[in-house]
Amino acid sequence: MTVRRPTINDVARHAGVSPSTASVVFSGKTAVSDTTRQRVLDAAGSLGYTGPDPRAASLRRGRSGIVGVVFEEHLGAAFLDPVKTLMMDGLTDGVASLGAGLLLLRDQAPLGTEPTLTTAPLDAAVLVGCSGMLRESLDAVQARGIPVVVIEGDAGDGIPQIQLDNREAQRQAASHLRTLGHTQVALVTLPARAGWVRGRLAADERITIDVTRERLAGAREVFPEAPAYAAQGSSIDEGLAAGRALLTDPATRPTAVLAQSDLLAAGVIRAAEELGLRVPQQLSVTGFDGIVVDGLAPYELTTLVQPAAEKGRAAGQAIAAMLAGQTAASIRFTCVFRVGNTTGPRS
Amino acid sequence: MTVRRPTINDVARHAGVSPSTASVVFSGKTAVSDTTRQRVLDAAGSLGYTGPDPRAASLRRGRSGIVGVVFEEHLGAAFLDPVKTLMMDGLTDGVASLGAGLLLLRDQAPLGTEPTLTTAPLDAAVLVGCSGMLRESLDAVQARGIPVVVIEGDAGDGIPQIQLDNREAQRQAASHLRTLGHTQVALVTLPARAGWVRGRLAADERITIDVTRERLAGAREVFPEAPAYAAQGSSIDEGLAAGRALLTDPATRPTAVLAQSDLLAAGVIRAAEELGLRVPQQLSVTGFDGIVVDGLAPYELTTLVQPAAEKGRAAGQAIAAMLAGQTAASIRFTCVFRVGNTTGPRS
DNA sequence: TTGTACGCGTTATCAA
DNA sequence: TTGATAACGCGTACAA
Repeated sequence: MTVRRPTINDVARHAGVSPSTASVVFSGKTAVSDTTRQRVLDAAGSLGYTGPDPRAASLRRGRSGIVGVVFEEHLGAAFLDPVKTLMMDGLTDGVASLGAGLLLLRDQAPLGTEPTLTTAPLDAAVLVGCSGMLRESLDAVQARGIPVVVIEGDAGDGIPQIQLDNREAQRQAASHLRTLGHTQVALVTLPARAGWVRGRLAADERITIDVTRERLAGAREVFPEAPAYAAQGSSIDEGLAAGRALLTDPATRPTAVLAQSDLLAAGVIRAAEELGLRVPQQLSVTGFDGIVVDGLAPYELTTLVQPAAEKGRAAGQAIAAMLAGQTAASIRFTCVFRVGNTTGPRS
Repeated sequence: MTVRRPTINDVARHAGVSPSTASVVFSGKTAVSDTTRQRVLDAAGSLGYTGPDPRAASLRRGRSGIVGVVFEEHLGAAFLDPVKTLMMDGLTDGVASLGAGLLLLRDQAPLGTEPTLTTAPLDAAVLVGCSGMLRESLDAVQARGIPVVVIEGDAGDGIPQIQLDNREAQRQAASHLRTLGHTQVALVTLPARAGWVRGRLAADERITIDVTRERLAGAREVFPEAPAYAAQGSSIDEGLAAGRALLTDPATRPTAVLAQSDLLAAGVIRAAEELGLRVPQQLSVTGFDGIVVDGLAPYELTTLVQPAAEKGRAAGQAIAAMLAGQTAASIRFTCVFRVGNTTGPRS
């Protein structure tokens, strides 16, 4: 049989002090005489008491020290994206400084079980992504009256959001290319919608993924007529496919490609290599994100460095503010344009 | 001021039923007449009650629905490794069927108040990795009497472990190369120890990371004298560095390289390309893991496919069993050898 | 510096 | 099918 685990009461009795004194020994909220402390710790040791039960403590405190992170996709998919990984890193920091930990939650509740989002003891929640499924999660959390922050998603008013100047930033890269003399420019974008299959992007295509739409708009401010190819995700392989599609025919070959992510850009560069095109002499390529692309050396992408980790950290701070009863404002981060060795004057 | 959130007591009073009846309406544990249920739900609606407080429920139930995952590294680093990511995916699945979420925990207890293995409201814990720090974590969890599962680590008896036939599997790849006629073989391994700096591996080097040691032993069964180069981590760039070190000098150049991970193998291939060596005509390369390496096409690695997601799922199931009071057994998974186009007969 | 008393919000048990 | 009761284990005013 399971022996009942000792409680702080048992410890106190064993040590000959009151429960509150014992409690204080563990929490450190009040000064306790050394002799008393020692007695309590000894008692705890001999009883095998390992500290306050977190469940009871969180009920009493009204705080669990847990922040939920909701992803709309499989975790594997989420972490394939280096930007999200960095963001998680920052988020970990951000909530740690708040004394909380991260609970990974998946949006799509498996059938048969209750959605953990509504049953987990959360102090706050962070939603990552931008699709419609997020909507339900948002409602669920809001119904519980828990502070929510949305990263890169379109939540309604009143919800702090962490955003990026996608359009502005992309416009900057486009201007850079124009300054270099490029006029034949092609775009490689992220997926237009969930479930998108890679292919040319029609001018009137409905684009439901915010990031894609915004960055595209930025590029189009400078190159309104540039042909666009939307990848199926953000990866080198996708960029390679896009690059082949855009670069193979010499007749329609652009002199520069604006990719919406560094991974896509890396793939485009590979495609160029395949075709014997030299970068940046014969083809300029820009990326977006400013991550370190594994295996891309010696190229150094001309790209827009986004403060990925900062985004996560900011989300943590927003949560801290909300938990403190203040209202947190949305934050809009700015990318920094970095010139590498993948862009050059039109030849 | 914050209006006190309504409790199930308020709802019950409002609906004119007892708290326990109201509770049952939400939990569904017992049959309730339709009229009563409706009355309760109506009351909840008009009061803005959105369901039981998870904190109180978890105190009462003795379950929090939270499983801790402990990594020995920086959390960000954990997700840089595609194998771990896949494993997490499986783990998410595994615990989801249990209605639980994953709480990210780091091994090194930081100063702050962030939740730790000893202070978080965990139902169970999964330890990932293999270093010595794990030892402490293990003690901490065991002291709390919480079910533990260890993935790829060496825990003592009585603790369910999820393992891989690393040695056997690697021996298989080595045999494959020998069968193809290779005798000049070099090894590229994972780090020998935490904090390892890339470089040649001396014959008597102390290797504390289990995975590295086991796979190395498997390779050495077939090629006892093969020179080994230990990378600093598992990435393409590390493989590239290792590849350069091993392949540059034609005098000592091997005809085949056994890498301990797919990413390392991909890097070795890049190094070969750099040096103008054709794979597999002039150099055979094998990997380990069986992941999809982005950007490696058209190469298809000869590698050992490990059931990464399965490992996570198995851990989840083991936890479910232990929470149900049963004892879970350790599981040893087997890799599947897959021949790709990166190995060929010795030229 | 220590002790008393109570409530945090829920749910399992059992009797009606 | 419903209700009364009693924990679950802790933290914290407040008093001593």
